[in-house]
Amino acid sequence: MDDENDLIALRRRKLEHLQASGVAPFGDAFETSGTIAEVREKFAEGRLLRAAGRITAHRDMGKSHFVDLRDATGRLQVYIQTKELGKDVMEIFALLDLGDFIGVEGTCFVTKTGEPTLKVSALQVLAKALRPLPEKWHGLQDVEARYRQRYLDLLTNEHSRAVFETRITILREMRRFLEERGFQEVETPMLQAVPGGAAAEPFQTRHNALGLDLYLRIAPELYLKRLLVGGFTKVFELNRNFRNEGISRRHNPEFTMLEAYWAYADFNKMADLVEELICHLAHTICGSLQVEHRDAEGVVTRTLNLQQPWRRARYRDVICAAAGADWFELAADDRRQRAHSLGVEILPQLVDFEVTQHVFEKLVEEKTFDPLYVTHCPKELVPLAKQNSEDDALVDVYELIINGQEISPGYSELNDPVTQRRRLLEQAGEETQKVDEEFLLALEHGMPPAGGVGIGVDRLTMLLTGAESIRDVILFPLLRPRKN
RNA sequence: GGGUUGGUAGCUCAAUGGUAGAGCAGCGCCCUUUUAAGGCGUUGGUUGUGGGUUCGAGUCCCACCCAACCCA
Repeated sequence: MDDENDLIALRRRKLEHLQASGVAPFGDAFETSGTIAEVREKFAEGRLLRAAGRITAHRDMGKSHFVDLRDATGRLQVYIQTKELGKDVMEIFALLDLGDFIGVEGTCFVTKTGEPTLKVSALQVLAKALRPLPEKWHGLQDVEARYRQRYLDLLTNEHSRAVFETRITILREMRRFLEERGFQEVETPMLQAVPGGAAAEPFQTRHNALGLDLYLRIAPELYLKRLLVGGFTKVFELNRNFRNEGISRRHNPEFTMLEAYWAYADFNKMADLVEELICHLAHTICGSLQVEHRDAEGVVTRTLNLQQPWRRARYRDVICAAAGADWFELAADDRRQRAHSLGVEILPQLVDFEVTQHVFEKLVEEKTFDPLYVTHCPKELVPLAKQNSEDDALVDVYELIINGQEISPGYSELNDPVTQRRRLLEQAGEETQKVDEEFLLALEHGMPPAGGVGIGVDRLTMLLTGAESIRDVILFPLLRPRKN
């Protein structure tokens, strides 16, 4: 960016003046008494403390000044007095702007309005900002700028920072929760020769030295199962998947997924685990199992009730409740017609089970806000899951829906290599998975029965923070590059 | 990919087709306990880009760019 205006030009001149005065405008390390929050905790009248941060406000009283210093942990007022600092330092101070980083040493005192303040006795310039920050009161409102220049959003919008701190907490608590239960975190390839474990369009890339076409993974599933073959009994991976699909309020091409596998367990056990995990997160983050979503004015727009036990219902039953008890008795063409009359648009290329699945997405998923485990789905939907022992048209899986979105699938994993091969080859419809021969080879060496889950971390963060868009829970969502 | 809405000063926002404005920030002056400090004064614009209509376009028309929302 080469746009230059008066504000920037002036700051550049101040920078040169600092250099001319022998001050390094981009200073070295500065010993502090801690973060600003920690300095506030150590605050005691008369005590000498050191703090560093960005100047975010300046109240000029003539011979004295009040300056707000900020970091991610809070705000601290410091008091700058000509009498205390002398003319030379005040000349340096005059070259500072909002947005600059400084470090100060000062004595704690409380102003007559009750504000804990450091009376500055020494001041060091740590970094000059050449561009002004967004306005203090409204913050950065422009949605596009908030995504492209997230640092400004984080700096000026308290709520945005809080959302990302919640995300950090979610990741940390997920790891802690699983590790406490004996799960081990592993890392499996993101560059894969056969993109498996899900039905999605991959991103393609190339390894030059091997002359090899590779894909960014769409799921880690097939590698995690290889670890079950290799003797691990409880593993999880918490990292990025990549899917080359459109961008929407609920989709970003790279997104974060937790996958966990538990040998000798099944989908029911996994559902219990996920239920416990999400309730733990809600407790930790919201302090309650009633999760409130609010609009910009703070008015509650929705309350999710995560009170246990969560409802569990069969796929067949929720479809019948939404689309008519006779849904599965209809002829395939009549099902299409019924879907239309229920306001669900069906593209002609969809095969029969996809028609039902589409109705499920529109009439069940998008309308379900409190947690619902939908179980016993048709086997076509989930080629990597084990068939039900009483009805082999169904698979032993759940699909967890909260907040109108799929949050987590869980399976009893298919460990029969012969059936697995057949199921992968039998796939029909729009979305199909690739056949990974190396995975099938691993299965032939024996994989214990196991339960597996995935949890969409971005969507989970949305539901726990009330974010309306996935872009509000991803620090740097994918945008088209800006042209000059 | 289609539809709708939007893009104006560093930021937040105004402006019937008729001189592009305010608040904050900035700059200058005053003020030694302020906190959205205050008072007086003041600078700042290729109105997303490119065409067109018009005596005259931020405003109307066309194309394009970027974004948000909805749909596929």
